[in-house]
Amino acid sequence: MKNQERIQHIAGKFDKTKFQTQLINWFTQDQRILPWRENQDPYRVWISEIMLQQTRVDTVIPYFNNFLTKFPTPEALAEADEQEVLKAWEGLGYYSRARNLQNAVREVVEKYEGIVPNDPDLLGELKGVGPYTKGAILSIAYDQPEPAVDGNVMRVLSRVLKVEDDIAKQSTRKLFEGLIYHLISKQDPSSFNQGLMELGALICTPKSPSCLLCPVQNQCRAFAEGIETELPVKSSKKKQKKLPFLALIVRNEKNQVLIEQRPGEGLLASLWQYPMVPLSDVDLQNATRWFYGEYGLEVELGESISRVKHVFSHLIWEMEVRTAVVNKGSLDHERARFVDPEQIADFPFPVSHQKIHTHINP
DNA sequence: AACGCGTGGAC
DNA sequence: TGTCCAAGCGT
Repeated sequence: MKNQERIQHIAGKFDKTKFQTQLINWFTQDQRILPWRENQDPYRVWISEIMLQQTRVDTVIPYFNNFLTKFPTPEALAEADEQEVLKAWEGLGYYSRARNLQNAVREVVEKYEGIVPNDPDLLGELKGVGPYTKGAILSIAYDQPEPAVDGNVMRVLSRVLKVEDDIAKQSTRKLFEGLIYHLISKQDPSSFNQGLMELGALICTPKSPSCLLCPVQNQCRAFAEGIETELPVKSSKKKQKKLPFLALIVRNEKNQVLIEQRPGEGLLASLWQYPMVPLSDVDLQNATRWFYGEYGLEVELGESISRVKHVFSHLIWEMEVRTAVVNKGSLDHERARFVDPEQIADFPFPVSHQKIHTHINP
């Protein structure tokens, strides 16, 4: 096996026993107190791992507490309405995480009596549980010596072992998984995995790592050569495409406001928003005509309220927000409806449209 | 394999 | 302001 040879080459002369001891002792001493570390409940570990995907600890904490209050058990989450789950996820981003999580929890309740599987293959079949999350649940909740390789782990090990592979490539993650199988503590795989991540979060940070405080400094090849800020190697992503929109706050004669639900798949799936005219396809002169074609309503545009910019990971919405009133016609749109202004807060909205709420004066 | 998928914080 | 990022996954 090619990868096995590389693993021997990289970690062959590395003192893994010493590394395990230093890492685990440091983690035991210096780990943060976090809500999902109160116990080893697999359900809580699972929720926390999904929420923490691409998301900072400080952001997750209040969402985690609220989520566990609303859905304390797998059964509670399985029985909940999907819109209620999305509302609890509102603002966290990557909303398919929430839908996949609920689908997977429903599967666990139906097939496994609500017990999160401790079998790697069964666990990995669940929606939203990829290689990282699977290893995290197995090691943290079930004390199994499985790798949980995230961005922290790749950064830390790139430096400690001086691995110069591009961590943006999937094949690199597999190399690190192989290295973890070799390095992991069979005695305490949970503290080992969490220790690597905690070290990446607190000490071995991307920009200016605190090497002087690092518990494994004397083992770190990058530090020894003074190249810790050169690692890891990561190819850059391309920049976002800008899309202009006209977002409309449309009121009818009863002073209700028009909102619509986005499609069930894709960007911001199943969330709600104010109607938007895509100015990349329609010029401003034709906006009302386009609107009539789309919604069956003749509207008169009012004043321009504000501009809202929304930056996604892969694109940017630049929205001009304007008021509008209905002149005539009847609403003809599958996923749109008029609601009283005070009802709007009951629907899950993306952040960009939460910002628009604040411009509505009752 | 590369791309679609959110958001807010740090510098 | 721009850039990069933070406990990834699905397709």
